[in-house]
Amino acid sequence: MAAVTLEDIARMADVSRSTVSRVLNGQPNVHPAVRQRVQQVIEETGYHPNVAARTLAMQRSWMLGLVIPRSVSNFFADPYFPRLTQGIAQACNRYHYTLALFLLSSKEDEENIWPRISRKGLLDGILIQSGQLGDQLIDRLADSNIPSVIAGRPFHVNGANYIDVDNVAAAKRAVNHLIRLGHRRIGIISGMLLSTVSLDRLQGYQEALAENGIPLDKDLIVEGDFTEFGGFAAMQRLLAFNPQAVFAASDIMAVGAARAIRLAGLSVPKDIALVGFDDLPIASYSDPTLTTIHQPISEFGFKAVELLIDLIDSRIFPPQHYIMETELVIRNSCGANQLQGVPVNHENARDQIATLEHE
Amino acid sequence: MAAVTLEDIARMADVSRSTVSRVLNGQPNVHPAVRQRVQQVIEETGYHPNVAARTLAMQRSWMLGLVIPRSVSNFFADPYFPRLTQGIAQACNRYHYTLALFLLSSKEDEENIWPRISRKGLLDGILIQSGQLGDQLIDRLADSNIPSVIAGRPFHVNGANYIDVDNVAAAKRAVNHLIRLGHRRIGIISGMLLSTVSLDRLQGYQEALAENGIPLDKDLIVEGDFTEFGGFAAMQRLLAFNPQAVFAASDIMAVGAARAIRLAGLSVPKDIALVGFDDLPIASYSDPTLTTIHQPISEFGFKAVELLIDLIDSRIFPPQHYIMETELVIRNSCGANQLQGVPVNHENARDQIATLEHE
DNA sequence: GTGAAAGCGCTAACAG
DNA sequence: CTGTTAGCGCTTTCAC
Repeated sequence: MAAVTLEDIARMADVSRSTVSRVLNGQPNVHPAVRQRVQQVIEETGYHPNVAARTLAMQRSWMLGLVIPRSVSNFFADPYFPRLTQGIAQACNRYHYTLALFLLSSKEDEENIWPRISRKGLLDGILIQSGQLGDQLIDRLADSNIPSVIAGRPFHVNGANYIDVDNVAAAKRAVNHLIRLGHRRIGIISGMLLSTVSLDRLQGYQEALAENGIPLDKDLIVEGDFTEFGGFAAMQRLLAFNPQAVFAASDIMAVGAARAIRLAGLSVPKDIALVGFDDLPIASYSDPTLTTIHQPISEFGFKAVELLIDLIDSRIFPPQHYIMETELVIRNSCGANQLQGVPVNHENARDQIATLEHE
Repeated sequence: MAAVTLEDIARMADVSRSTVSRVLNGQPNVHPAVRQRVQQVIEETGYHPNVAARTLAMQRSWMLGLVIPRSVSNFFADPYFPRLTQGIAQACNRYHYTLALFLLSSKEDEENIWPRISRKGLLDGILIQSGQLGDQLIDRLADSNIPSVIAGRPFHVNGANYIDVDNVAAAKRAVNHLIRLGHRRIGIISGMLLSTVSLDRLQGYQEALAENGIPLDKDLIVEGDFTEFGGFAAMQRLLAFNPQAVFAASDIMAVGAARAIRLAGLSVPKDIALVGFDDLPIASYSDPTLTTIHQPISEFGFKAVELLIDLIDSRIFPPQHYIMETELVIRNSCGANQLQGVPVNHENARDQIATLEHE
């Protein structure tokens, strides 16, 4: 069946192309009877308008691009990204946009990405995952007039639009919690220090210590890479300096850290208290269950798309900076439950959500 | 800067639109000097052809769709999918296709998906992740003449093109390995039995037992759901029936099973031998390291795209059934290394790859 | 080698 | 309310 076109529908319904177009786009000024007739023909033929033609005529593709730079190599290791993608996809479905995924895995991909996404007629807007220092793609995007939103604060803001969670406050909250539990030798397993997320969480850690008069010990700061193994390796280095507690900048790294602790013959939280970040499902399943910072990953992606669409429709204007809040979820790895006399049953542990009082 | 068009380039280079088009598409029959001049203008203006216009004229969008049905709810829990997506994205980059991602998370999404992906002028071909029984999308796709490839054998083949791994042989290999190690009470934690993957792996398990004269014990067959928690829960049920060994249909479930075993005060592999499936990174990191079936996930995605493109270009014709092989990777969870006197060092355990001799 | 002209299938003024 | 008429920006015969 050679593709049926709007012209065919017009002929079959005995009206002009304009009228069919009006019916298609739900415009007024069409006689009910005519509308009815046209709709029936459309139904019968299973006709769907040609996207390319419509895009060309309207100068609007109803397509959004999601760019994952190569520097985000843990796209495949960290469940964070599937969840983020889910939120983004849900929003796209919701607002009738199609999502194009640009996963850059080689240097070549990265070099070719700009011509690909800046081609006219392809994307109405671009969502880009904030990567490491020096993603010049972000600068290019800012220079162009393509609507875009960066997921995660970029290093150089330069009028860019971004959405982020308040990582400083979140990390501070996590570390304050450990301090309140009586710990002073608190280590941190950060993410790669070439990203703003990692730097912000490290800063929150430092601020919490400072505000509580705890001197900074460089030995207790170890750089991880957001992978399970990275957390494991970082913890092994930390162990040499006898931390009483550790704040890991992601749940996945916390799991790796817990493994290293166990391997050293120590136990969580008895010997070392542990707090993670993300609140992925694994936080509830790991042994012991993980006290962690809950961040609304999927909602984050959803909101990013909403911002982008508002930008496209000129309902809002750059620069937009949207920050989302987080929560501390207390489970067993921090030891708070033991202190409070709550029985430690890691199957049914009731999650206790505490929102920090100050800051 | 109002978008520069091919017409502008033509004017600036003082040639016709046809000539610019020829240069753009690397066609012959253009005087070298002219080609040079045109290319320079293109360079200077940073011109990129309008995708929608080109798609409309060529009736080819250079865009592929990846559809993840709602039934594949563990898209977010199982690292399998990010890796698959990576392979698909790499192939798309390689062959200059753009990838559109359709992640269906609600019933509504699922109902609206057909009109969305069958719209003319949007996709040149469709890749669909095989889901549970009754994905009528697959039937519709087969009826239409849109080139498509299903990742994973569908329940009703009906002339559809699909790519799969040899799950029966793989599972058989895993279970045979356990049998060779002397086990007879071997349990299986399968995936959801509404999918061909799970059914095939279960069949491989049954065939291995049958060929070795081991009677089937229904109590040793437990259905999981490809999540860590599912593996944990399934193992807890299995424990009541004292299995000597367990074959888990995914690494993630194997990790959950190991946790249940540990919680019961038993040890892997001393008390219960364990074999997984997938060979995800976690298989090398878990404690003990996981003996598992290696399947080439990323290559699988890559090949799926290649098949799809060949179909689009009519280099091959439906129905196409492409099956990939797997390998058994022996690590520590099966106990083979202890038997062979190989020191069990779960940090540096050298992976031993064994390809089964028969079948 | 190169250009003129006719589409690709749709939207959007502008008349009526 | 409806049809006519121009495009949207590119490819592709077909002449020359």
